[in-house]
Amino acid sequence: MSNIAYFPAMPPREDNRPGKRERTKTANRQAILDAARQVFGELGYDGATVRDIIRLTGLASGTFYNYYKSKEEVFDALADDGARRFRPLLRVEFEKATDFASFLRGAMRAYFDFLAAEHETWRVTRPAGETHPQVRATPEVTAVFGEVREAFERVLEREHAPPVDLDYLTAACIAVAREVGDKMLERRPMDTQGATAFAVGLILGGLPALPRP
Amino acid sequence: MSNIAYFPAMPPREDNRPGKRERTKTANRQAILDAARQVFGELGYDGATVRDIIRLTGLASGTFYNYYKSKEEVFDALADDGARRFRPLLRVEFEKATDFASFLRGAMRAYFDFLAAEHETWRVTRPAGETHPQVRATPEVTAVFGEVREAFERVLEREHAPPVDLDYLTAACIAVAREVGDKMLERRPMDTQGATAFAVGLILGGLPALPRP
DNA sequence: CGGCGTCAGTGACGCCCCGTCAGGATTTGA
DNA sequence: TCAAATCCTGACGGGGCGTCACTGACGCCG
Repeated sequence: MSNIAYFPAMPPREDNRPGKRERTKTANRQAILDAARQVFGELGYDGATVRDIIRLTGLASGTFYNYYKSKEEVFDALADDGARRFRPLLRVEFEKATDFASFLRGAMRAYFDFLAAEHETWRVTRPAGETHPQVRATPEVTAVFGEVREAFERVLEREHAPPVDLDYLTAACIAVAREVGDKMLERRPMDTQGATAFAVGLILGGLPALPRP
Repeated sequence: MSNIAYFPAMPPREDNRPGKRERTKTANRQAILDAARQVFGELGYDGATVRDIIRLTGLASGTFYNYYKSKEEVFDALADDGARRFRPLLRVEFEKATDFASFLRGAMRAYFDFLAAEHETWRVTRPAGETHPQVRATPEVTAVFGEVREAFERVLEREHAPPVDLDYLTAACIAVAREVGDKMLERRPMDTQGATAFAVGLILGGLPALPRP
């Protein structure tokens, strides 16, 4: 909301912290990201303008463009941020997993819990009928998808499962997770366990019935 | 591209065709829809402007707003149009179906064929990286989803299948169809049969493994 | 026919948002 | 302490949007 704190006299810097320039830069980038999260939450994606976002930071409009090229790019950065925070959780599930079933269960559960937690801070208020645009294939999001695919591949190979169409399988799992997740968010009480049981049941049951390429 | 044909002398109208006013109106509405399809195909959704669309019809900019409120609304109308054309195909599959398995197979196949056919006329050229916005829940699209749900309900009940979470099941099936369909479109040759086999196998196999609410 | 009320088409206009850029303030390194 | 580098600032030009007063064609009725 306000500018960066201003120190009348520069305090001595014995550590090797980055200089003030660098610090303001990361602070500004983060401030814009936070403001964007809030504005998108309140006005929806379409309703939000670059000026709405930058106004919340107290910076000048031109400054926005030093950090992001457009509204789309901030939105993508938010998606990237989410993916970056989810990625380690996914990795943990992969480490813990002993077979495909346990990995899938862990990953699904992690995703639904993550989704529910995000929901609290993310979709604060939303104009009725407004919808977020499709989450685009940003680098970090693509990386998460790739990691899912790779984890599937390894874990299936490890247990000598018959070959499947990995691209379709990955796409289908992510699709089910997304869509069931969305429906879950609309229900009260929010039942991440139920959603997990459903998604895992469907895919684990379906796996042996898939056509062999 | 051009204005409506102009007849120097009004031909006698013995039938009960609607008057010229009515005919121009439907013609204009259709012309705008066609122009929108083309422009969205060439410039992508974000790149397209209302003026681009209306220019292709030869009408004046103000006229656009006699038919649609905004670019979003034309896009929704296009989605509605697709849904309206797909709906009877779905209904035929329901009539033909003898059980859940045959209905699902028929519906999936119908969807993938439909998708492939649309792909030819719809995504003519597309700027790389551009993506269409999420297809919103327009009336006709919602109706199709509802019809899928209802068909599931009836056909499952008819064969005395154990109860399932219909909302989740419908959402999951549609999600799988969409995502596997997207992947299918990227492959050459386009294999609607393979996609159908995959999606149907996954869901039919998964169905008995679902948790019972 | 012919005149008239209605209704859709027209395009210029004002509004708002966007992205840029020259000028100024602050930090950095010497 | 000074000059160079950095980047913040906000005014500005550009462009798309949606509106509205005007116009001409259509359809109705005498």
